[in-house]
Amino acid sequence: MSVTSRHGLRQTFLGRIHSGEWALGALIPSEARLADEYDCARTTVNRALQSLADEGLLIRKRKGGTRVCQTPVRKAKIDIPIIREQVTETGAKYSHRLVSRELTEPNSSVRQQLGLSPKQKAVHIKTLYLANERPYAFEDRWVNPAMVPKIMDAPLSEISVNEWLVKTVPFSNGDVVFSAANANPEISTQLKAKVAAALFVVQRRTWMDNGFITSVKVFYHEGYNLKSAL
Amino acid sequence: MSVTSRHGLRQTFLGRIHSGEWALGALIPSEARLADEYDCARTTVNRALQSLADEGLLIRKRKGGTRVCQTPVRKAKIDIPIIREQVTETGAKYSHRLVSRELTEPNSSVRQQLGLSPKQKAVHIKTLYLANERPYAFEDRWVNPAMVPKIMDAPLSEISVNEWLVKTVPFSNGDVVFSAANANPEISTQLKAKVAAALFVVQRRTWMDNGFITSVKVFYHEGYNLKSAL
DNA sequence: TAGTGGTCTAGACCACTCA
DNA sequence: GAGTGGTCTAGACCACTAT
Repeated sequence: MSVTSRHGLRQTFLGRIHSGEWALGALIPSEARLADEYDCARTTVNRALQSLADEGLLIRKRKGGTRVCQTPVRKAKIDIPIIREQVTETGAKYSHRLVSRELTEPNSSVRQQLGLSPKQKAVHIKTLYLANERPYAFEDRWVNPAMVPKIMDAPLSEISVNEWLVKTVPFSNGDVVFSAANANPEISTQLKAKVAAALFVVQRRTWMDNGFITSVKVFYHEGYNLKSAL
Repeated sequence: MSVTSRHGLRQTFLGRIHSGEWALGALIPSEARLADEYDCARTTVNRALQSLADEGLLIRKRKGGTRVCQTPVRKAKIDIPIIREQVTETGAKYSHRLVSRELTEPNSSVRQQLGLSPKQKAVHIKTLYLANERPYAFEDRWVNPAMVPKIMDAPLSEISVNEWLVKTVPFSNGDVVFSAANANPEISTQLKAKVAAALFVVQRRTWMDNGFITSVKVFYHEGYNLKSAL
């Protein structure tokens, strides 16, 4: 890795921040100046600085210049967990069990999330995921049947809802919310967790241009945690 | 935003994925071909594709080409919460209360996290954060006094530990872990939460080249959640 | 209005990896 | 070996904004 490569410069700049040469909140030299100092193209300096800015270490403004961020470690990249991969990565055997699937009226909070009108029904699917036959996570999912009519006939005992949707729905947008919840009786039974145990919850919603597809809460086993990928 | 700009291309490519023209798992045209098709520089195509790859929508390999990722929404960017900002953003009044500060021997798990040897002492600091005088989060922090000797004299009633450290320690690396925990008696009292309530926990460790600085767990009030920043 | 970052271009060379 | 993405350069123009 050359010193004047993007990554090389990145490291160099990181060093100048760590050493305190570029103090917190201080203005650092302009791209042109740095390109001159390191004898490389401004584009290269730009990309190095941008990558640091993406991570929240620098704040950049046109004309205002580039400053070291007051509060380091502000952004984290999270790999959104895919249960099958998580389980098989640890060497455990993956499996899942379809707990229930029914067409019913969702409560108002789910209705809002899926953008349904009152009295409209949706498909409610519960799935238990296992690692080496031990409960790993419990999934509580609502699917909009208007968007995915075939869902009621999908062979969800053989393939998990998630994987079936990925194969069936060409593509979708999504968002994610992390939270904590006490296990309710059903979930604690399924996960073999203590009653009221604190569980880590990942909620995902996915949609396409013309409507919501699914809203899903995954309750992980006790002690589960999620590490930032850097 | 021009069609042949980086963001314009990004949108166009997203459209081709959404529409199913570029199916999940399928190989898409090479950068050179796309640059030709849209009559722009290959660099521009490259940056558009890279941004999609960064978000986990594409997988790229030299010689292997670029494929649509089988599992969309795989990565999320998280803004690591800064309590003062979180509170003031909602319009509430921010304050904090120093609960305790003592030099003591940490348990083995904390000792490992800070990289201390047995019987070495560390500073244990507990802080309660409030929004409009209502408990918002409880912080349980260990600081390595070898790295930050002045910590015992810091005016932590006036300035929160976190902000004091940011001002005092020039810069540091860090990592983050998210999890869930049941409130223990002390925490539930402080946060005025139900006993054993499920709390969202953010644990952070920060270090410099020559040693660990601090390890901190923040327990948020009941119902708190963390949304992905896209 | 001037200085800074944001971005595009055209060309080049390199690194990886598939066949 | 050949095709693909990864990256650097030198130059250019533009957009924003602090002063």
